[in-house]
Amino acid sequence: MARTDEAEWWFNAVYEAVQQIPHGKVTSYGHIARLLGCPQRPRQVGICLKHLPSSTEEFYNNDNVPWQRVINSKGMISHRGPGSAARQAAALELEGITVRSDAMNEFYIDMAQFGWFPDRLPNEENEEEGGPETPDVGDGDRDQG
DNA sequence: CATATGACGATGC
DNA sequence: CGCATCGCCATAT
Repeated sequence: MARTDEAEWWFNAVYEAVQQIPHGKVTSYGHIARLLGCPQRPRQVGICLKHLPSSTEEFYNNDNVPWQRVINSKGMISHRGPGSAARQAAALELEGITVRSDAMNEFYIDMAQFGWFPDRLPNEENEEEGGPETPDVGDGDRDQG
């Protein structure tokens, strides 16, 4: 309800962006939000995925939207309940993504290796934009622990 | 309508 | 580097 046009655009944009994540790759909520032009709304990205319909009748659903490829910036798999994290981790392993498990039952993913950082979405290139101001991405050392 | 919460992220200390 | 806090806003009660 109350899905205003703006919210509708946001939901679709998030689902659409997530679909752009290549197989065997992952990205963060914040990055999705940033790509959509709303770097201050990483939570809304999660909200969209949280409300991602499981019904294949919907255009965007749990089956065609690789929500599992979206994790937090810390490279950890967020979970809203016990077991859900394992489900996402298992789904990622099926794509060849190495998931490390911690003694705390937390799941970590090497963002430096599987991180997906495109300058922009191929769909947004005609929506708006003037020029990417983040020329330096990846390349070289990012976080050498 | 108001209050509390959350699949996050950046900042301050 | 870890903890606390703010920002954001859709959902739930």
